[in-house]
Amino acid sequence: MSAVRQARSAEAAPSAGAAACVRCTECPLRRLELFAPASRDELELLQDLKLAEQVMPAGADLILEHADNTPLYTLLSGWAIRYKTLDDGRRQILAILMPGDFVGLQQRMTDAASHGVQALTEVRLCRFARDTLWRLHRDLPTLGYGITWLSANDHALVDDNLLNVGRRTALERTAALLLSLHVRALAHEPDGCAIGVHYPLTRQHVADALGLSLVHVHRTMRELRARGLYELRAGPRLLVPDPAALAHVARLRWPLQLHARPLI
Amino acid sequence: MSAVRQARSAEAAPSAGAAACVRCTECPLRRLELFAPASRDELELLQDLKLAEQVMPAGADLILEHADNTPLYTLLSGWAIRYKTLDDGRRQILAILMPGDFVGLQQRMTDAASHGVQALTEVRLCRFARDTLWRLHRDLPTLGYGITWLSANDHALVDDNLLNVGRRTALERTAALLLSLHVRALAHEPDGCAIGVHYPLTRQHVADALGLSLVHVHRTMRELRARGLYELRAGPRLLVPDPAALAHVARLRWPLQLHARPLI
DNA sequence: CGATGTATTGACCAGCTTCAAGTAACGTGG
DNA sequence: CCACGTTACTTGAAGCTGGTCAATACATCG
Repeated sequence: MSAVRQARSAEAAPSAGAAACVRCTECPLRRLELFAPASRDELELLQDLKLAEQVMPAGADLILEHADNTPLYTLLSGWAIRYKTLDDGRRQILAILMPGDFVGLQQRMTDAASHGVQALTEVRLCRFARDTLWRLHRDLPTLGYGITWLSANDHALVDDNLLNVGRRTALERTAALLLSLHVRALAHEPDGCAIGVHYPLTRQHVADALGLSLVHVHRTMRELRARGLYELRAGPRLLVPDPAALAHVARLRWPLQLHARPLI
Repeated sequence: MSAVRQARSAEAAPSAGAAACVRCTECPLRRLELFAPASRDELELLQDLKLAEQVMPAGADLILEHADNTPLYTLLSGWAIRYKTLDDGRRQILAILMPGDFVGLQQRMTDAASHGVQALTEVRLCRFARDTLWRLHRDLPTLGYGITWLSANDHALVDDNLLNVGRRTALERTAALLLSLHVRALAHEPDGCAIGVHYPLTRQHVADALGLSLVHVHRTMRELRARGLYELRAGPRLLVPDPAALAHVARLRWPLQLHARPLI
């Protein structure tokens, strides 16, 4: 009953509100193959550390660049971007975050956030206490190890991105980005192969992720579309009819493999 | 005595040999301010996990791209690069590794190494057992936390690099790289401000780190040198007379701050 | 002394950016 | 229901940053 009332209030004020708080054992994300099963101990500790669930609208700043005392979240639903900006406004998107991604890890280690995080869509977040990182390590080493795993995984994604931006042509970069989004989103949307996956990016986002200008992104995406390598459907949804072909253009090994990952 | 004999044999065959094995408590790196003090427990566990010390010559591959079962090292002395290549040979340097950096973290988490690591100079390495990462987390949470710290720190460096390559001009990028090398190396070479710091990179390395062509790196570095922003002395050593000026060209906040870090 | 790897420079060119302008889609308020 | 502002998308033209090609100089090393 109480849960129902909370859900109502979240509906009424979705802009910053606390939402219905799902128990970790019931977390719908855990049903996905993408996430490794968690032990009872782990679930109990996480439940204990979880402060609240929170909903924020598209465009909201989850973490402001250079802020300190930033919060610690797990993204439960929706997409977000991690980015850095130069003082004259040039922006580089470092990573595109999807459900299950841990937000705020990098900042905890230094005084001020070295990057900002912004919601691309409405997001649902699992909020954690400040000292969570340390308590995780201290109380349950498997979860501490999980944090390291997530950090390393994120690291590898940024590495890929750096190779993209530094050494691939505009066409290759764009193909690589679309393919990577397709593959990652597929883990959350089983029928994405047929009807396409959720695609909340603007051309400007793509440009900022790839280190290109908006205008050139348009030309490049037109070329890829003309070759039949992707389609944008209503929603908008991204459809990749032949991932292997896109991988070939991107000069990417195929298949890309995702590993079962901890959910924290 | 035995230590002396071991040292001799390392001198005789520096190409792959096991070197004199210094006790962790005596590790000269720990004397530097850069590294946070370690407890007796931590030192004992590390000593226990340390398999051997190893010396490899400049140019040696510490980790081969796409290899599996890669080793786990801490870099004790010398510099190395972490890189990825495209199948047609284009190479992107992801990070430049200096003493105290942990090598092989990212790979442990997946089957195959997602990147290669190559020695820039002769390197001395502290080699660890395969299961070290897990044992660290399990047996001493402070060290597990330290691993997470190192991973996050490395992550932040790659983020910086991505911003560089994606959004800065050639001149800004080059200035940012030189400044970052200067600052990081200074932590190991106290008199580097006066006589310059160790600089084992070729123009090709700089090009591969910045996503530029060799020729253009030359033009850019000539420009920076002409402006008196850096000098290359015999050694070769990199001298940065006015770091703040270099930071200004790079559009980088100054001063850059390094945080006391765990040494594992 | 040739062989190799690195540094250096010029000439030319192309991939990408910038500038400019117009269109389409959507929400808001009158 | 329409006028309007806003945001995203689209396209063309011109120009610059940075890449490619080619040649020379220089150093180190067996």
